[in-house]
Amino acid sequence: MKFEAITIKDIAKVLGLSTSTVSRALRDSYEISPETKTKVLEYAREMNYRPNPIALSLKEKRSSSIGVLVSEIANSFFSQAINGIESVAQQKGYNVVIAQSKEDYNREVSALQYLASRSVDGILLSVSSETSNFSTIEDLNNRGMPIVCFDRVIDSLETHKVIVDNFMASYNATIHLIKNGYKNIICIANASLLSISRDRVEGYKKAMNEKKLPISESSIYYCPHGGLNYEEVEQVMQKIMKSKAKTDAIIACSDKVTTNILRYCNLKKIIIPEKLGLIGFSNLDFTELLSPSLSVVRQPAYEMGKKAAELLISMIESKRPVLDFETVILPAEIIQRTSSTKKIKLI
Amino acid sequence: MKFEAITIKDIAKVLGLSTSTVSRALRDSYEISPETKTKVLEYAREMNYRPNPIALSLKEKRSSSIGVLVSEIANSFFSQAINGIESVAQQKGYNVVIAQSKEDYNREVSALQYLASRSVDGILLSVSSETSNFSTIEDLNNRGMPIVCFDRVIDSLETHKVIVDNFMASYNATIHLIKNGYKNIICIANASLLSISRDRVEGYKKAMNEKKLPISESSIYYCPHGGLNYEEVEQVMQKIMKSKAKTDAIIACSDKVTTNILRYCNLKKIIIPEKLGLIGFSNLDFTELLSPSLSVVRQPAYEMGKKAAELLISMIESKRPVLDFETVILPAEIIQRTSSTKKIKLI
DNA sequence: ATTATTTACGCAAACGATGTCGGGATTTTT
DNA sequence: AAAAATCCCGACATCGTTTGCGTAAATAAT
Repeated sequence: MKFEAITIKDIAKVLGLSTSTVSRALRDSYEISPETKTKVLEYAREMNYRPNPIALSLKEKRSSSIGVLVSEIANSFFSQAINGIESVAQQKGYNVVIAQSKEDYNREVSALQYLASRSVDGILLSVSSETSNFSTIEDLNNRGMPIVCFDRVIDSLETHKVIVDNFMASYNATIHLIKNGYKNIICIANASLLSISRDRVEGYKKAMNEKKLPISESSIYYCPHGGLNYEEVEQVMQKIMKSKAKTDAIIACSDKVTTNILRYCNLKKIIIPEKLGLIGFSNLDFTELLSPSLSVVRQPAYEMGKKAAELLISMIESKRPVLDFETVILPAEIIQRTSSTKKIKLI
Repeated sequence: MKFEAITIKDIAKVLGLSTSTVSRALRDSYEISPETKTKVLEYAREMNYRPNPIALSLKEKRSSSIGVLVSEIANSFFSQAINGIESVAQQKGYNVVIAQSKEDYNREVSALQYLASRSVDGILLSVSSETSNFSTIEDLNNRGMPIVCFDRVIDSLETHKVIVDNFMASYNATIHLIKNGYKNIICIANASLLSISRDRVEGYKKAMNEKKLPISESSIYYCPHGGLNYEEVEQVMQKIMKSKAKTDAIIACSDKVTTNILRYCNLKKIIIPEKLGLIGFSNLDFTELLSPSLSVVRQPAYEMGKKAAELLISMIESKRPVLDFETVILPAEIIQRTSSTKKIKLI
């Protein structure tokens, strides 16, 4: 069953006019007499006429819609960012098409190609954790498709980027753990390919070095699938718990990793923060309601989405090629709660 | 700056052929000689040619995409449902366009109208909490737009529906509270207009009546905005706490209401489950990690999304008008945890 | 050698909306 | 009264793609 909407042709036929006249009447052109206008307008309203955006897209070579490609919409960070994107898009008259890669390179490529084939005027992208080959996206970029990267960016890509200061956020979070008396701190990051993983690990290293705390290869772990499944994090935690190094705190550098560590500790009765301190990146709305209440690095997801969408739309609407690219760096917020404050508990 | 993709015309010009020949060569028509085919295919691959889906949509009068309209994608239930929808859509070759109403009637109507103007072959809908006027959606339905309602359905709409057995879920949850020694149980629901609110409240009433427990008008509260903002829930809770009735348990009939009640109790140091028992509808992945671990009614969101998408696509692909409509009712799961088990704590 | 058939391709229309051009009818100007 | 200007409106092309139809050339059948 197909849905047949009313067209400008139908109106023209019924009213005994040409399609051009109907079109102009609807757009309130001065060339059309008031009587014809009212006739057309009334009939159109009665029949609930809406211009076919597909026909318009074909003609105008633009769709007034933007694509968002993220790894997983069920991730709080991304759903908040999408809210920010939508708020800007709506105000500027753009529709938002959302796609998710599920951290899968092939899904990412096919989503990109669908979006690129002119169904979308620009793309907001946060790459999947699997992606190491950027040829598709680079090719699109070279051919003039407006692209803005956010959160997980591609360094080599010449375009606007919106990120948080991952290095400082991670550095500060680590310093926070150290100040709370933890010494044997381990860093568990997302996939090693990601820009966010690299920057966050670097921040951790800097803090540890600065405070003269030892780190080795076994101080840093990566989750290739971004901790999307519990088992991935479980395996890492088991390795850590079985090793001789008496780990006393963890900094988790990704949303899903953070909560899955908490889940592991709850299941294994590892008492936080006494036996293990924990601070992690998370944009969940409920981190203070968790047991124990979770210390987190929180990203301004909504603002990041807004800023990224604004940059994208400015690119789309720019008359000439944009050559000067901006990297917007927003600060992340560190929220101290129970999970990382051993000292207070010990008093 | 606009993105210019390669067209069939470009290929035709370069290769000295007509567009029809190129088109047919690409579709591997028997009318084209093998040599021409390879020439076209090779050049197309080299130039990374993709057919313009917009032009195709215009011609075919279908877009191979479906629209999803929910109140809020940052809600776990909906993001899980969308994952289910996407899994089916991808497999069947449909793209998914997601829109959110934010529980706002006007945004719902405008999103519906955008989707309806042929940019989408069918719509999956969960209505906003504000909606009492269904004329837009009924009009679309009457004009043949395939629509499937899920979760928050419109009773009067003649179409497929996918829901959980809200009545039984709520009944069982209330019985569970009663069996755990709670007597003065209050029900806090989403907006009163919603089908889910009505059914869940009825289940609560049935259980209370069956167990000869008193209920009055002040036993049932509604949140017109679905508990989307904390203040709404806070006000309800304040009313309850200030009333003379010594409420000892609450059944929360909506995701956001549930977590916001927990937030309120944490802030006000109301000890759960001793001072107040709590069970609520929630599809959060972290309810067992909350403090206290939360007893919940969990809906099979992913399956609901899958089923709804399957029904929608079957409608879209049906050769003749679908007249027999199905209402799929899936069971919800009740997960008992600490927040509702006073007795166990008291032993 | 003539006719019939196949092969391999081009032309043009169609989808819905818009913009350019042109022209008939009415009104205004001289 | 003739010329010019104005007012309304229709025909046509266009966007990218598919498809029915037509046809020239090559091949096959007679």
